[in-house]
Amino acid sequence: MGTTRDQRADARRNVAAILDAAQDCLSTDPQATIAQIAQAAGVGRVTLYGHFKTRAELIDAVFKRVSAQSSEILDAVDTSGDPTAALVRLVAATWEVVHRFNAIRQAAEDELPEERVRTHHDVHFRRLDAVIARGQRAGAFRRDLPRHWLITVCYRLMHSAADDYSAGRIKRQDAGPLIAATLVAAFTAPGDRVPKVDPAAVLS
Amino acid sequence: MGTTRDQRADARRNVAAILDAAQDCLSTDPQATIAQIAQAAGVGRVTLYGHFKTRAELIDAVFKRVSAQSSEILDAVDTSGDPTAALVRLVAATWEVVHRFNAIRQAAEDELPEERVRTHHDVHFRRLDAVIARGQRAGAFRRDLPRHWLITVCYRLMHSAADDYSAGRIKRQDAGPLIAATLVAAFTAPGDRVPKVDPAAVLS
DNA sequence: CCTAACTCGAACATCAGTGTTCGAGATACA
DNA sequence: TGTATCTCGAACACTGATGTTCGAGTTAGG
Repeated sequence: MGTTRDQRADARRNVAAILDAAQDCLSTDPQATIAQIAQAAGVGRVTLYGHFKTRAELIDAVFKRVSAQSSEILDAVDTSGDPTAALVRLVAATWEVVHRFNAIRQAAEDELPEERVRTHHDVHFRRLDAVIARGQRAGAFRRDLPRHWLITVCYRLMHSAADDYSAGRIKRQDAGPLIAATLVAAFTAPGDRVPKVDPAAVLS
Repeated sequence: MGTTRDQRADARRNVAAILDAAQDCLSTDPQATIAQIAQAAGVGRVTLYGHFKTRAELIDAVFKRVSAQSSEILDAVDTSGDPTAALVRLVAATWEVVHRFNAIRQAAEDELPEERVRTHHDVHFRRLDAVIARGQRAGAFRRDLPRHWLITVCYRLMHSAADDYSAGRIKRQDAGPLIAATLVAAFTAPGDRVPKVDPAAVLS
């Protein structure tokens, strides 16, 4: 499929331009048209179809790329040490990923088989699950609510921040602290005191 | 536009059937087709177009209807007394509305002018805002985060619960308490103790 | 029972997007 | 410089949706 050998240099350059343009367009509008993407890539529609047989194939390629970038960011997070601090670090990094790639995930969900996107998502999902589980065992996070709900809450708040950011309601650098402060409180057990979040830990 | 006089009884019955069917179909799939809706209403497509000139007009009618139902539910909520209890009551009612009408709001957003849906939404928005503001003044809710963020968090958590419910991950009667417990904690100021939520107050 | 109001299927126009075909022209690269 | 590779616009087929038109048939209700 993606064999690069025997491809001429200009062809390879075009493929790259198309992928760049696709990522760019789809980040703005998950429903971006093939025509729009081709134009943004400075390439004819026919040329695009020469490299990607269908819209789904193109989106899959973009998704693959974005998945790699996501993993790179998230693999770098230190999830050891104090659970609250670990959560805050992980959440800050995850927000970065969500806010950058949310629209593309949307496109992938519209176009690709459900399983394709879920598989990739699950990796990051499990990492968060592990941190929360550890925090629960350590008594740092509440145990009165199902863990999958806590995870849902995490992701939702990040999507909230992403939306609020693109709507201009919050500033980029405020998002991390905002999410962290909210989550840490939300994860505190009834009767316990809400810990104060160290802003320095958030501003990575 | 919606003059009912001079309309024959069977015509009125059909309009009602169409609205019912539309609300039903759109609740499942916000992109439901006119053809699907007509069929669900037991009516020909042409008949439907006889009553609603365009898809937008139909969706607007459904939206209007649903708005009235929402207001009815939310106007009944007692938002006086202890702010935490008031929040919990309001949130329980709002969840009911969100989970019932979320898909239709989606359809309205896709098809109607943005301002049309925002106007209606703002009414309920302000009610929540007032409760939170009162809670902040009373020292029950944190003041270290912008209020519009707290409101965002409210709505997001309700959407989370709605999704988790339709995905079968949580039970209907669990949703209210789940949201309430999470929100009350999320709204607690750092350094304060998270109050325990009375489950009886939630199960309305 | 008569008529105006209503229903409804079939067929058509339109539109926007996807994907294909053709053929002429440009370009990498050996 | 020669050729296989690639580009690219124009034109086309297809799909699925919205919305319209026609004309024949049905029904409410005075």
